[in-house]
Amino acid sequence: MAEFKLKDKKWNKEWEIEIAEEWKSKKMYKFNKNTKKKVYSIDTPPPYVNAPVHAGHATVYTLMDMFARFRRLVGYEVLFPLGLDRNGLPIEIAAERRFNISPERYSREEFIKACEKLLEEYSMKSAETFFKLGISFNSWDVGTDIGEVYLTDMPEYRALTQATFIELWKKGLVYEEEYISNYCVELKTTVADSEIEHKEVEGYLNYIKFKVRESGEEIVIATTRPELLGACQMIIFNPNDDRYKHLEGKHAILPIYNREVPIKSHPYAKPEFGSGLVMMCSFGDYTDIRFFREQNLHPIILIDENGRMNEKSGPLQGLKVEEAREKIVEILDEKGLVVKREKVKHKIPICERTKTPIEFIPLKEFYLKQVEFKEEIRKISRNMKFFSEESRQILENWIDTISFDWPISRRRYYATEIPLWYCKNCNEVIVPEPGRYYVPWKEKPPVSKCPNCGSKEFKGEERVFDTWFDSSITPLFIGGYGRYNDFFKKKLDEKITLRPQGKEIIRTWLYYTLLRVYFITGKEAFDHVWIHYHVLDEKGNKMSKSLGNVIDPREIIEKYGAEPFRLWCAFEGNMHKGDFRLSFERVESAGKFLTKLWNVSRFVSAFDYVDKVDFLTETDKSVLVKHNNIIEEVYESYMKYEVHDAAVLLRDYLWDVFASHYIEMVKSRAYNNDGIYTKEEQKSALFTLHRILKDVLVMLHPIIPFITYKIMKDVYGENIIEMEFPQPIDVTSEIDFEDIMEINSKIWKYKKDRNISLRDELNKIKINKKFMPLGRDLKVMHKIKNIEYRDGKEVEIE
RNA sequence: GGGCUGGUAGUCUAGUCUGGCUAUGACGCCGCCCUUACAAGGCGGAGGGCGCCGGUUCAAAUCCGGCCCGGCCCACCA
Repeated sequence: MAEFKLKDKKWNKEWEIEIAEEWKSKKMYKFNKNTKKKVYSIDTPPPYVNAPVHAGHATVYTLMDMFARFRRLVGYEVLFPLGLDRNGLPIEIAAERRFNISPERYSREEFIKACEKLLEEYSMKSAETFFKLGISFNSWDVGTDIGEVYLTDMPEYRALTQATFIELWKKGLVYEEEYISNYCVELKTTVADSEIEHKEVEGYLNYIKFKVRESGEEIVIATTRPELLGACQMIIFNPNDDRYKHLEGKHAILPIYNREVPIKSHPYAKPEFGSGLVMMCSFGDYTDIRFFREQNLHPIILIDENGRMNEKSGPLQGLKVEEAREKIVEILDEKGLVVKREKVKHKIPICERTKTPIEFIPLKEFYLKQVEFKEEIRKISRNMKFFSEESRQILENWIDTISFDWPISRRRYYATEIPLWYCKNCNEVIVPEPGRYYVPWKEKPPVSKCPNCGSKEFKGEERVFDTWFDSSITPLFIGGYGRYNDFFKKKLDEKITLRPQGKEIIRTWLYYTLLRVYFITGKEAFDHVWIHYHVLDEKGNKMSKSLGNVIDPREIIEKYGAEPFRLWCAFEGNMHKGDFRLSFERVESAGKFLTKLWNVSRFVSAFDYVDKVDFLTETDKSVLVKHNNIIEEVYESYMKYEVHDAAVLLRDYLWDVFASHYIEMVKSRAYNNDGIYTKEEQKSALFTLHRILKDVLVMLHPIIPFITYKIMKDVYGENIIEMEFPQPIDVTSEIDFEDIMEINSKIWKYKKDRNISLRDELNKIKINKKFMPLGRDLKVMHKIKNIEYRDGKEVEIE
């Protein structure tokens, strides 16, 4: 017996950073695009740069890292790039605050410079946490080669956004049209349906008196949006509402505005709500928009692009919408026209980002066709495998509800520009060739004179793209579409293997990506979609700053290291099936496994390494059969992204089978100090000890890469990153290792019950005769004087 | 209002599709033990009858019907 090859008594979390540095400096995970291996690729979600990585990110990236590391072990070349999202509103808002500037008061150029300055400051800060967690990204350097860190605002990325836009434009999939848009007053821009949330708010249902022109009678109308009174174009009641049938075809006079509008019956009016009479205005909500279209009514727009009432609103002009709502009630009340006000709760659409109520105003925007492709998207999405299958429903539900094309233009600044110019003379649209990054608002067009009229005066497009228009091409960018077309086509088959993402962005990131990529490649963007749930605090509440229950992953790494956190990620559950609850306590207890693994390895490391044997004892055969089963089950679990199942299997196997039973059973044989075993028998034990440890280390490596790397290196001098996932060993046994464990447990319990030390001798036990080949191991292990072998199943102890 | 989910000890969880041993495991709790890798360990114990009601069955967390509660998504109650 030699010395422990693991000198230290326990695992030290300080080693993690050294190891991470080593991996980084040796470029251990660099992607080789000329590889002969099959490629496994992951479309990692680019986190936004301006916030530190939160617990959710840390967890999700750690799980993705486990997927990546597993695939490397089973022979894939793994494409696992880090991307950073830097486009869009968050950076604009941060810049406005930091430098106290606004795009209205400063030039566009200066405003963008301010954004860039701030971005420089943020740089790669968020990557620091990923690095410490041991995430095996292909590269830590920003670049455009396959696998390098990409930024969504780098010229090459923006050029690809524009190039794909130009392709869509040429295919006739983009058009510009003035429609009623969802409009966020605060952002002063259109937002897509997918960016809208609904919020329940308290408001008033105002009952207002109108006069009927023909009869002079008073009618009462209930509304939550009285400020839109001036935009009313019709009053409706339910066809079955006997109270109002006599009004059909008559006209009502709008108070204040003194305009006549028709009264008609329409099934949309619910007799039981309010007074049963509804005023239809342009536009209080989606229903109104549909109704106006259906009835072919002419809309009157009262709200301007700043969210204020315009000149058509008469006495309300200049007021904000909410102010106008109060004001008009005051005016009506003075005239004695307000019957009553009821408090009501109702849901209103709000902007996902700013939480301000959405207004509906007509704007000219670019649209990408999607309504007519719903069925195709549904069809190709069925070629993808979802983990778990239940999340597919969220996508299908969303596709069901799409009723309008996607508005892709925005009136913002730090984003990808729409690459178009217009002839000032004849309005001809100038479309550049794809490939370069174009900035039309400050660059000259690619032509010197208009191909239509010959004019030399042009105007560059000032609008930019919706951020999702950028984000929805990540698989094309990381796959090298446009830059390495051969690789993208031949090696990737135009598809990325895995899209991992949160379920809350299924209707945006996933859906838009499928749509965009379908228009380019004609097929599904991914083979697998892994939809994850969320990380909550230990009581199951969402982490939020206001609740003060946010756990910063950096704190956890600082306190426990990356490995306990990674173990927690795996042990906590399968994230595609439910939420995770995070607490320091949970991480700490998950981390205990490291100590166990370290000690087991330390023990085994003391024995001479035997990597081949001609003879195996029955005990060893039995445990190796069990071992083969574990290899198979762990492999299957990893293949299904069920890292949790793999982790639990391995933990229980190492701890409760290998350490508690097998090691205890062969200790004496491995030492063989008294020479009661033959050399062959001893070698059989040494082989089995090393073989199981080595295989378990490899199987655990995706979950806990640092400690397994260190142990493999120190004990066996091998680089675990380059090893292969274990193969089953050619062995059979008549004895189920579970039965052996049962005998051991019975004997331990027997001694415990009688308060006998484990070292004390037992006179006699009776066991089934099939266990005869284990006799000596059992005798030595439990200090049994006599074993009687017989037919019965039970274990008897005397 | 619709859809999808889930409801098992103090907490989390397996089992439910394919009914059947005394309902799995973990954390925590309690008690005992330093057994030559490991007290960041080992051994043992207490604690639930599976959201509620009814049905099918020799037998139900498991199948059927209804209801209640939570989460997520969707939806035109002004």
